Amino acid sequence: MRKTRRSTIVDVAKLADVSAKTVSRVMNNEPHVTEAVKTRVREAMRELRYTPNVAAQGLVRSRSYLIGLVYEKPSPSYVVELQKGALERLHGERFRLVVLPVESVTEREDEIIALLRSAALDAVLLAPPASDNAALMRELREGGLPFARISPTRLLGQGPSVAMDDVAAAQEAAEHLIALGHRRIGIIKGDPSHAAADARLVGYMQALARSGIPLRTEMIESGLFTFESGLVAARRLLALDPPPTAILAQNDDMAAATVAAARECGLSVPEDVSVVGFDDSDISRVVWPPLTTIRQPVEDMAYRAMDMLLAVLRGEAEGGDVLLAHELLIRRSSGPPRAEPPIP
Amino acid sequence: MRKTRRSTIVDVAKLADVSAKTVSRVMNNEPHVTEAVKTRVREAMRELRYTPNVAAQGLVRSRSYLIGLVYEKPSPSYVVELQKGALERLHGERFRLVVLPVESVTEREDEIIALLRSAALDAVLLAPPASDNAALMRELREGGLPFARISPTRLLGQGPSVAMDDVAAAQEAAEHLIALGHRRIGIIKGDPSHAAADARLVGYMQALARSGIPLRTEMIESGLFTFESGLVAARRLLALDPPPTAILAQNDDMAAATVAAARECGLSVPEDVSVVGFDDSDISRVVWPPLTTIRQPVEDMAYRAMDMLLAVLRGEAEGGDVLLAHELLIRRSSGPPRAEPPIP
DNA sequence: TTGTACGCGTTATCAG
DNA sequence: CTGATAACGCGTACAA
Repeated sequence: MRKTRRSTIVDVAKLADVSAKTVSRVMNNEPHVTEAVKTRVREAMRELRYTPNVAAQGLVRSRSYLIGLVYEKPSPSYVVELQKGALERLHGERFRLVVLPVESVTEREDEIIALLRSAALDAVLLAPPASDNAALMRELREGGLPFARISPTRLLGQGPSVAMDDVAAAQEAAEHLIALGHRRIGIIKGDPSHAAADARLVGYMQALARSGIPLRTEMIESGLFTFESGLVAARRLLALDPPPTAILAQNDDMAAATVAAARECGLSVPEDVSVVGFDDSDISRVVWPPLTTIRQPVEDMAYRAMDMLLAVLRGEAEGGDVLLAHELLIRRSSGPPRAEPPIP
Repeated sequence: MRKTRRSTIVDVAKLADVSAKTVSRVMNNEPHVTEAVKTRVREAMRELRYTPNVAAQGLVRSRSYLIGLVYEKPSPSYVVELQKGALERLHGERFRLVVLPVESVTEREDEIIALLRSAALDAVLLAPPASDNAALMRELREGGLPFARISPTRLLGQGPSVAMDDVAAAQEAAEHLIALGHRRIGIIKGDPSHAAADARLVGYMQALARSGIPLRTEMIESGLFTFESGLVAARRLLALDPPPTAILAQNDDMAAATVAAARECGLSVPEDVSVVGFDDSDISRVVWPPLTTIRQPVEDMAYRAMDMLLAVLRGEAEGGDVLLAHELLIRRSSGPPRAEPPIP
């Protein structure tokens, strides 16, 4: 079975009895073409089922029409939302999305640079923690590869980025618990290589400080944004004496794990221990009770970031740092603490 | 800030004092090059930080080194595993993965064809339900675009594919419930546009038939593989009088929804109602109780399918239809039914 | 308004 | 073993 050779711009030109250049003009909607010629060319294109050869176009325009999405093994729901937003913006555009999950950005920056170079991308979207990597950014800039960042926490003012205020959001979450009457509030940090983990810790600490609640280091546990890591951390917190009456997990996966850990200990949520998550990912609605959480508009963020990236590719002015609003969603995993046993 | 022009094969040739063709030979590991020349060229490449221009290579070789992954808004965990498997196999290869989620394969096949044509792909991986679309397959074959299919249920023997035995798996799941003593077993079907939904229903019916349990149509509800749709379907089943003592959901998202619905009704799982899922996705371990489910090796399937696709691209023989093993994972969401009230 | 000549960076052909 | 030359398909510069 031979593949029949794909028809080229020359074939179309012959059939329409014009020059190749004219066909090119019609394709790219350039001016100075008679309407009659246009329609003739269009018909020829249709008849030959002509599709421009992207490689050839790319060669002359030095464009690949490929945009890379760099991320690092985060939770499935995060990746999916990220891709959804990016693809949504790309709909109808000529650009295609190449997914580039990397093992560890910090470990081998040069390897990633090589990957990006060889991938012949027109631009890249950087998700955390790549979005905070100075070396990577420098290399990209040197290589002349435009990029936009999602949820950066540092090095702002260096090109387009979209983020939310992690500090304020975490503070809000903690204040919600404090307002309910909690005083012993544990926190489970996320992957330390993600700067958001620090930002969210800061928000937690600010909330405590504002209410004059002393910070206790044993109330701070570290996880990796995964369910498993959350399970381990939550068990540790619940084994304290006295245990916290509320736990703030830095993402929903770990919050779900906290609920599971509580159940293991025979504690019920929110009666014995309140749980608050972060992200409003699918999992927050799937577990029981549904999680009080901070909605992080990941899809919108990806959409906006891609939008800014396309603007850069069109040669428009570089966008700045956009901040998107978050929202505290109060569901059923948080409530007032049990009344303290009266002090005799 | 001017971007410095990327160095080309000619620059390398000049520096190494050889012809461009020789550089090309070294790059592609062609024979007939002196070791001395080789090393000289390699050094020049390193010095100039040379990376071949993929567009130019693609133009002459008529290859884009792009592989598309076509899928249709399935559950996040499924997509992620799919991508993971495909990317895992692509690691170290020159090919890149372009994600192509489509709205509805059946609705506008021609649009999808156009999409694939314009995307300039070397090959495509078809996930359900695209993997069962005859028109799409015909077009791809006519266009000379190689493809491999994941979980096809029809049109086998038409090129590489990887699947599992959905009928047998569903039968096994149902038999597990029957063995526990259940007789009133409800089922929640998946999206009707996915052929797996029918296959799994057939397995369920076969299990009932084997045990002489009459099939009741009111025990069959339809969902769309989403949590929300599962919630609606489960509520319906649980509102029956008498309600089923066990429910088989055709994926884990809907099984999780069934657990939630049971809790709404004040029923506990598995004491009042057993729940069995399908896929062994993350969600099956995150909900409480963890779900008894069928492990579907999605990641392996994608890996294998990609492997077969690469073989085709290398010009090797087309692979056939591979069947991967499934496995019933018994966890805590299934157990024996409550003893029937004694018939006086 | 339309066409011609040339170049983009790489590889295949064929000669040396 | 190595190199000159001609493609690959399209867009740019310049003519006509």
